[in-house]
Amino acid sequence: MEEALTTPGRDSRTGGATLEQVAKVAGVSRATVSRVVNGSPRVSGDVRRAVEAAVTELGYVPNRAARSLVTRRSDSIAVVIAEPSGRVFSDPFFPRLLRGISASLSARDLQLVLLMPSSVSETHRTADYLAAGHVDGVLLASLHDDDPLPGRIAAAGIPMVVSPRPRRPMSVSYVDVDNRGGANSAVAHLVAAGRRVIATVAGPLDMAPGVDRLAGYRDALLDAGLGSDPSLEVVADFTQEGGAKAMERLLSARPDIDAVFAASDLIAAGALSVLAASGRRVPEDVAVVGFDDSPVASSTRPALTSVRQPIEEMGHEMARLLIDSIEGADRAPRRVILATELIRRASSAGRRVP
Amino acid sequence: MEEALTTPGRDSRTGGATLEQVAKVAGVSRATVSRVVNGSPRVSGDVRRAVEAAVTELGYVPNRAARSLVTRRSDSIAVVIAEPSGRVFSDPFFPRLLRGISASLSARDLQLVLLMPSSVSETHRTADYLAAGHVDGVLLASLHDDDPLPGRIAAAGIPMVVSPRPRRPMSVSYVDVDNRGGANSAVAHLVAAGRRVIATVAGPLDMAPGVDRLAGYRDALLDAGLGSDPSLEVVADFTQEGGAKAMERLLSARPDIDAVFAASDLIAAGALSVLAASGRRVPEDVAVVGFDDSPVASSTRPALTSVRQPIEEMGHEMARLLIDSIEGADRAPRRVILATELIRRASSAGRRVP
DNA sequence: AATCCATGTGAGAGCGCTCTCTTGACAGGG
DNA sequence: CCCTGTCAAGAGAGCGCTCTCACATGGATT
Repeated sequence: MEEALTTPGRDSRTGGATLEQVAKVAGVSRATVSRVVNGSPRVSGDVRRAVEAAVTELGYVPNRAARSLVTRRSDSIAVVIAEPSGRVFSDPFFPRLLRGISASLSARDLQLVLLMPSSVSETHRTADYLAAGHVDGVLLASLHDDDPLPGRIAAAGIPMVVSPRPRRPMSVSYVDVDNRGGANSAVAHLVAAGRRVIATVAGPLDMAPGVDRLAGYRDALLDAGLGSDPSLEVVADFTQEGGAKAMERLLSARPDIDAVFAASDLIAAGALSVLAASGRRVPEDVAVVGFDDSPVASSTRPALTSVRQPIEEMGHEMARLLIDSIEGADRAPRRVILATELIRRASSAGRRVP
Repeated sequence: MEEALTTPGRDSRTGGATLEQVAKVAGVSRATVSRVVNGSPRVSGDVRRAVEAAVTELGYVPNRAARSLVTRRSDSIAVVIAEPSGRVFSDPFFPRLLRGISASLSARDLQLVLLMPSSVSETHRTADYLAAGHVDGVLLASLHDDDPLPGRIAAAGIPMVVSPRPRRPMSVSYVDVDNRGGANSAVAHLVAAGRRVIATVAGPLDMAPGVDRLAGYRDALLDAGLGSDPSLEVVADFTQEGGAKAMERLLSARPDIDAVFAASDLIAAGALSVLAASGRRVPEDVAVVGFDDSPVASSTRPALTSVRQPIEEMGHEMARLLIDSIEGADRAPRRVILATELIRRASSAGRRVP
């Protein structure tokens, strides 16, 4: 008791009490307190209660660094958002993914260490940092084809989960949605609504979602016997501005379109404004479908039909897979593909009343 | 040398080499290696070079936990985004702020630990976590009036910087922009463009930006001798949907307005779509000015005049203030107010050609 | 009654690092 | 020639925790 008071007052900063002090107050050994704190079953009820009382009394909180030093675990997970473009600034995708990840990690008392390398040199520093083993695992979001990170991290033997699906074949766990199937259902919906000249504003083709959604678009056209036509396909980045520009190109090349499948809601929003400016009515003249079902989808005019992807759940799954691979002896990469759902709104209503 | 090889191979995970091993290879003591690694000047050139060679050869990286244990520093900073509403999902504000913070922290080799409590109970857990001293400092973003976090963190004696400005007087460092001045200049611009019935869609009034931008709006009206009118003021949250709904209310109460100052670009985007749906032309019939100068401002139709706030720089300043207060003996709270800039675009062009 | 095992608890080493204190070498002043 | 001052480098303690091992106890088994 006296002892506890001899440490300088500034110790309020560090959280104060140590295992040793709790042990003294509870009248047991350090080892026993450690057992109680870590939930070991080999402690009798009386002793357990005495220790818990002492813990409460002293406001004891384990020192993370000391624990890490001996367990060789940092109890922290890095989330790397390696998005060089402006996408990260405009798309609500990342905050939602982070929220999902954050919820799962904090439920397991794991720290979320956020890394946002914004240049090539920073990406290398990030790779060094991760390879040094400062974290127990890595979650890599927004994976582009040319990203050197997965290779470096894998080489260092650090557990990792990426999203979206990497396009180069590699032995890594990933989480993704059924982009191809989702795009397919969106376009099939347009076909069913009587549309015949269906264009697409695809996403960037250096990452899986861009490529897969384009593939799904083509699938649906093929299924409908419409065949695909390069002049109906334009590419944009995942931004509203990019969507607007792409739509302008599309309209000047093919003024006869009666439907557009956009690879994201932001792209669709850009397309919508260009369509309106060109004097076309949506959905009467041109139907539009987006992808994401982000908040913007319900506030466009008209409200946007969109392929919903469960973003928070993707975050949960990424965290779950990573935790499994850290804890389990399970070395085999695992893949999780989540389903999408078409949310029908005004922007894709049938051309004529059925 | 032999020694270095006796440790099991699985050690690749932990980064491997220790100070001890480096010392052996370099033929010096642990203490000397520590001096070199930490840049102490009291090491001769020859020895320094020998140590550096050994560090490179072994790929030595200091063990963070061991260092933390003795320095009593975690070398990590928590960033808390305590936004219960949907704002965090739609507004590009947070990713940009995070980017600014991340850049500053990683330049100082500080870990960014992200915390996103999404319920009251999680907020309490977060407070416990922070008060336990697991991080060296806290950056609190999106501060609402009723947030219990600042009080808890201050009581625990943890260095902290908040943003925006807290409305209750409290002794805490903060970073904010000149919301009132920025709003003032936006509305003055509308006045100068010949507008006379100027409304505002204000932001939430439980946080400084909402209140301050409204105050700036009133200031400008007063300066122009127009006086303020409650029927010209409506409140929305910082979303596109909220902006649209508020605009509808505004229009039905005051169909005679000829200008709108929106407290954010997302609000303005919502307002724009309602204005268009009501058959009004922008800027001919109604001028619109937003706040943020976010990416959406340049892709609305027409492009949106907006008050630019330097979001990345806010992140930098927050990090700088926090680092200063952790390192310096400087206990006095500091305040940084950044300037805004009015970016003129089509949505607020003069009513008639001058 | 002697032996066994299961169970609860304590003692003590050691994780990798920093930092104070001490030692040793050498230069210059008395 | 000894003493002192300066500077580079080493020795060693100790940060707070986990975990292995040893030990004590008591009831069941032979």
